[in-house]
Amino acid sequence: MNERSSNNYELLLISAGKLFAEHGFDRVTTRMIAEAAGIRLSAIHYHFKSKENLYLETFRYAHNKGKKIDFLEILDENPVLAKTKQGQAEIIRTTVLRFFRNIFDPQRPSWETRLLVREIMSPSQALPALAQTFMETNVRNSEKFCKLVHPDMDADDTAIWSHTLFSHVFLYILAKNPIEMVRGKHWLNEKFYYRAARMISRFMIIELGLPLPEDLKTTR
Amino acid sequence: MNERSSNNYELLLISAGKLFAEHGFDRVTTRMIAEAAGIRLSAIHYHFKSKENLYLETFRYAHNKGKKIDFLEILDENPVLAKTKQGQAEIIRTTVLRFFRNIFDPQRPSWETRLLVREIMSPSQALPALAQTFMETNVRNSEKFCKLVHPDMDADDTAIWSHTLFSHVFLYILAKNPIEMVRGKHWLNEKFYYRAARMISRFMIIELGLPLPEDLKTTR
DNA sequence: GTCTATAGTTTGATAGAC
DNA sequence: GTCTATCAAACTATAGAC
Repeated sequence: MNERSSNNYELLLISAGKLFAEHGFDRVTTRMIAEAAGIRLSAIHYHFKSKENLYLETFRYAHNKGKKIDFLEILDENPVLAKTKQGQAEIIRTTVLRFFRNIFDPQRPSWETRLLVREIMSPSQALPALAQTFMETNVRNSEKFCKLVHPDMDADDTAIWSHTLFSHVFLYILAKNPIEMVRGKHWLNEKFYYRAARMISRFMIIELGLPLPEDLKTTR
Repeated sequence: MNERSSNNYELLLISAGKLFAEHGFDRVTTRMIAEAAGIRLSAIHYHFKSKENLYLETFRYAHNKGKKIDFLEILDENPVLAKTKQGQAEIIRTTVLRFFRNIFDPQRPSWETRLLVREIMSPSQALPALAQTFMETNVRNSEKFCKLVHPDMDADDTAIWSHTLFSHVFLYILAKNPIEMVRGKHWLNEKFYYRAARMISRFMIIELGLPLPEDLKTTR
């Protein structure tokens, strides 16, 4: 414990990350972080120099560790899918479902994604450096797929199409508490997310003029 | 200027509202507000007692003054529309378009909506009291309309359907700066919002099984 | 009603013993 | 590497003259 790096580095990193994701940079004090980690205040500055730098590190951690999902991923797994319209529709359906599953996995609360999304929706100083890369990856990949299906599609429309998925997910991540305050506890449960994934992929498939898989056809 | 209430009350209220909407409660100091209004710090506490109370007042102001748009509004203007499927589709198209026009009116920057949305996405202490009423109005009304068209529709699906509009709008309000940082300045312009309104209403109409108006049929 | 001056906290960060 | 003790700055809020 007196040699190189103790576990306290990562302990602080994760404690801080969870707090930043939940309350945002400004509402989290270094004292809160120290208490949550069960470590004294000065240890933070020993390991991370400053609060802002600690925030940047949690952001990097969240960005690297968080499982990345995008339309190109499934394309890589099974390239032949892209060749038929049915396959393309399948890619969309699977991607949307994975997106929801990944973020709302009951086993893993996933503060990482919440931290990234919070930074986009309410940027601190860190944005120019980091949130940009996070956004770019997601945006570019979904648009790359979109152009693969419709090479002549308008740039605006391509973006709006992909926002359908992102905006829903962002809403459920950030506004979970307020929504459940209005609708009731545990209203955003697994069944809800499943229905949301269904409806969103249905829209994204139809909007690209692809054939709807059988099990998505029943509107209700 | 020495009698009852000077203009400084409203001057402070609006100056504070704009700052809160732009940077959030935590990143705005009472000194910033005083300076923006061209008034001394102590005047804030004379008029509003505390910073938190001032925030609550800006929120009430934004909630009352901001133009409210919902599906039932157009229903009131022209009740006969609700009787036909074509009319119902028209209601959706017009509502979505008004929503975008209202929020992104280049004439009126509308800090009010941004303040409300910010509070929902990143709640301070004020939420239980106020944000709830703001959310409830929008949510209940859009679902009331949805049930009018499909009385048997699942509660989850009804919510998700209406989130399609809200989540897009929330995204463009809050993440405007980050988005334009990635895509370029003035990327979210009038043409973009018009395309977004088009695509969103197209989805909402189709999803309810209503006939698509002619001018919405061309996907590109 | 508005000002100047200042009280009282809280916060991020550092010094130095161990 | 971690601790205790403390600093310096920034903030909200108040007291009291005008």
